[in-house]
Amino acid sequence: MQQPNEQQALRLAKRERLQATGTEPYPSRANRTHLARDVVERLDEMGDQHVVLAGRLGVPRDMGKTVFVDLIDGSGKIQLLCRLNTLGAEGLAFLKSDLDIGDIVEATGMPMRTRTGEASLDVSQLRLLAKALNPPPDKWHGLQDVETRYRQRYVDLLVNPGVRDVFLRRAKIVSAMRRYLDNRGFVEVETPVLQPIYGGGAAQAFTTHHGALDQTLYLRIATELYLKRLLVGGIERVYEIGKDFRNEGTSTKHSPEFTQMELYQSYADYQDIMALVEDMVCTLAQEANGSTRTTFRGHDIDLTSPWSRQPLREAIKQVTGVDYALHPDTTSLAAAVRAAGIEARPGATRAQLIDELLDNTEPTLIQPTFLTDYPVELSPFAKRKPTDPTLTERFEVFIGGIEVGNAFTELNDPVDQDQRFREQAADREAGNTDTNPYDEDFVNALMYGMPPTGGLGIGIDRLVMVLTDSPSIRDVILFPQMRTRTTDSGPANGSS
RNA sequence: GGGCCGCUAGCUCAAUUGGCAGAGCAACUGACUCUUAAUCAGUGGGUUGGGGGUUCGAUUCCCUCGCGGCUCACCA
Repeated sequence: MQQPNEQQALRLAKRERLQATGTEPYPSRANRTHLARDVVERLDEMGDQHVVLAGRLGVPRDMGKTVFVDLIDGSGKIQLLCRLNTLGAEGLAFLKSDLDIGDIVEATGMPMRTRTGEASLDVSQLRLLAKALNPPPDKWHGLQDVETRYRQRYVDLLVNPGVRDVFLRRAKIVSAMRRYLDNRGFVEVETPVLQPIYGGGAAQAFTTHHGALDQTLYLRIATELYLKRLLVGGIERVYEIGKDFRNEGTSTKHSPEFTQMELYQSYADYQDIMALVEDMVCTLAQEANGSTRTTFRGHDIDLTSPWSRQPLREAIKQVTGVDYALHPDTTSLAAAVRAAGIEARPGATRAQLIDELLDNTEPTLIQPTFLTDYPVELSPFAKRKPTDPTLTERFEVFIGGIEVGNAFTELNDPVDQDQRFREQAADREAGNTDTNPYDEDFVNALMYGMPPTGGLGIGIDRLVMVLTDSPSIRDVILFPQMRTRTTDSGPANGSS
């Protein structure tokens, strides 16, 4: 504890006074019999029975010999009516002089209605359950400071009701997703977070070290390669919900650790997966929000299937005016991109240029949209289209102008996979650090035969953003990653 | 990493051209037995993110460091 401020010192003094007079400020047991909401809703059928409630004290309205104060618990809140006649002089004095806003208490009393008709508890006994030493923030402005909201989420949850709702809905979305997949025969598994070779995406990994093994390990950037090994092993439908880690910049859409659901369905292709995504997201929205319509960043979004399906090429052409298929060579494409008023870095590859075009297209994809048929150079793990080997059987799904999922018919030819790893290795030699290292064991697994498979990755955080109308990914992550605060950074002019 | 913006009492926010750092809530003292943003009277509370500079004088101007937000870049 730092040097206590004025308000903390006052509360500490109360705590000590209570202890000195034999009142334990942090007793072990509570005797709660009812939730606040139950009493409020069923007041008229409860009759004359004493109930015991427990929760946090709100702002008191002190009338002298009567004090009104809200009691807030996990179910809602109820007004406590604390009057001299019922509570007694000692109890009332205890409330006024020893209890503070934010204290956690137990209130025993008779449910009743005040003259204004408000459901209340006529309190006959008050007991302290936990003394709060910090006062809660402003009673009606709540906590606004974004940095404190993220760093001290417990305070944010305490005083900003919408925040709790977002995380409750997040929990509903995830549990509904599990139920949805379990019901369809998918098996949930857990694969390693610490990996000797990371793969399954183009991203920078976090590096760590195992002491006993004296070995470098990486935090996974995807679950893909382990899940596909399970398909080889005969688990035909498999999924994992878990954290992936990418050592890259943050933004309102990017967090260094984020939650992804990856699933793989044997004997299915990307068309089957598309149907699954539509249906699953509708189900999740229905269960979490009670509706398949939602609002995100001021846009009304209708999640009802079927969703729009459009080849990547068409979508990009429509928005940017550039038809990349007409520019098979990098120079000509770069010129076309620049002509469309979009920045094209010198030395950018064709894949990067198309990516740049997609970045400009993405914000326009408000209603749920599948973009399909990605060029093979953008999709190292996807199977080629039989009708056009320059394209892959792949789609990405966009809702509210952000990408929430990526799927394809999985590459299961070990020779082709070997080839693509070798190309990436060559790329790596050339200095591109975002490529996947060669995973010999994975190729070995494919050599035993992996069924034709449709695979999917859903960014849970982003999906929750859309379904809860949260503008930033940090708003759907309970404890977003923040730079550690050094309490004493020393003289600033002395350091580098 | 670049650009822009921000950091003032426990919380939410003010402060004129560079001229005594303020309000509401919270806190403290008192009054009030049906209030619900209770009301009324009074009181205390500040290293203005840290450090340095310019100046008679800095919340304000300059430099620097820290933290955050947005954005661009990187990246799914």
